Amino acid sequence: MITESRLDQKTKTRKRLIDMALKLSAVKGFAALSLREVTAAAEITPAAFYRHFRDMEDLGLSLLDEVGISLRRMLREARNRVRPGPDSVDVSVQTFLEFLNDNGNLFRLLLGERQGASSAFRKALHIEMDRFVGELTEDLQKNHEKAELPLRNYGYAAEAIVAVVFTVGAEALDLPKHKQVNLAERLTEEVKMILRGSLLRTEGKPTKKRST
Amino acid sequence: MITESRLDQKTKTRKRLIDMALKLSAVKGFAALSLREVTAAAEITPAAFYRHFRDMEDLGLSLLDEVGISLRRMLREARNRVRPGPDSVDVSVQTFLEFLNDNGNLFRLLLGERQGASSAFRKALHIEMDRFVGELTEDLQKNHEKAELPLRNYGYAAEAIVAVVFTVGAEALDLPKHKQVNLAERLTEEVKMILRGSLLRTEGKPTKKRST
DNA sequence: TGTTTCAGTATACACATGTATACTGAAAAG
DNA sequence: CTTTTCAGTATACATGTGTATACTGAAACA
Repeated sequence: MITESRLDQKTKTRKRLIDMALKLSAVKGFAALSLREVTAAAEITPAAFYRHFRDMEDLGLSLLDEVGISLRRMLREARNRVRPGPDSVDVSVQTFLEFLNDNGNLFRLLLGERQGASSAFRKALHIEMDRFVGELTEDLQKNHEKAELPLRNYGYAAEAIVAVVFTVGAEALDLPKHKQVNLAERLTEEVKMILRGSLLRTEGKPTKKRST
Repeated sequence: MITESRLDQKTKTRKRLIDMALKLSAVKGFAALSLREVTAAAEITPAAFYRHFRDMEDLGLSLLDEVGISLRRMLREARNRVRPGPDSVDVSVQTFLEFLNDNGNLFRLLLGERQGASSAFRKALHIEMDRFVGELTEDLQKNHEKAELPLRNYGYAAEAIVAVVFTVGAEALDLPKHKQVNLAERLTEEVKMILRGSLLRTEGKPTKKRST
């Protein structure tokens, strides 16, 4: 009853398409990637492309799914590794950089297509990022609940951290691995700085406007 | 003796090319932009393109120059407007968002081509961003010199702030103006948070661990 | 004035693109 | 063993692409 071999082959080809698209888009950007290039790299005929995706945008969205899955895997891994404590930031940053090196192309896609892509694309991307921020917010809250800060603080901190992490990540992608050490330190410092800032109560500056 | 009219015309066409490229690249990304599209939008023949640029990459670099010039203009303006004080962040953020709305396309280019473009492109982009961070670092230093922090702190803070500002900026671009109010507040809070964090002395030894 | 310069045009070409159509051949189903 | 299904092929076509070549006509110049 095990019906596999054929569907299996298709899945494999699909994966090849996705992998190649990822690889190629890292070089020249997904937007500037043609259907024929992808099929050529995956070693199938252009027309066969349509057995798997409606068009390039469809492929792109599948690519984003891949990104999401990988990101969540990374998060889970990081959560397992990192126990709350003085070194949590160091460990997290290290985990992140490892992920970055293993999944450079996924990451490039995430950063590169934030602008420029279709709106469906951007939307999917935002959802992915928001989920990321959300989970980080939760973690921060759990690790610092004794501080009893207003909820928003954790959210702000999470957003700022994600912004910094991704920005530095983009830079790291252009660097050989041995030159990333500085970045790691810088990133760690900046994250700690943000955390420090978030854990401070805002001094009473009750202006007429809302200002925390 | 005033020899203008001809050179003038050329300059005008060049500007039209640049403007159109900027406009179109906002929609579909610069990488996915063809020479013919640009010339069509600028209402000249494809071949005439070569009177102005060697190729699309050349145009792209000129575009980046535009971005740099505008960014620096914004910075100068912000400097004039903002006097050190409790509200400096609010004013800066507001200035930034105004700039964002006036120069959405420049900004899109800056964000969109961070990945994906040619390496010459990325390099030019990094230089532009670094200059931005550099000037912000200086400003921070000047405004907080009494704090007498290690120099690095200002750099870190500047980098983190730029990362956050640009990330939020990217989001703001997708929003109608009246929905940007929340973002403005969020951005202000996050920047203040970073500043607070940076102005704290790191406890203990500077080299080894031991922090939050 | 006549001559030169040169931004922009007209045309053409070889090539890449997305997609439609009919096909093949092997695995799956009966 | 025969039939059906369907991933992938072969071929074709209209359209878009970058670029080369010869040109035009008006401004610049002398």
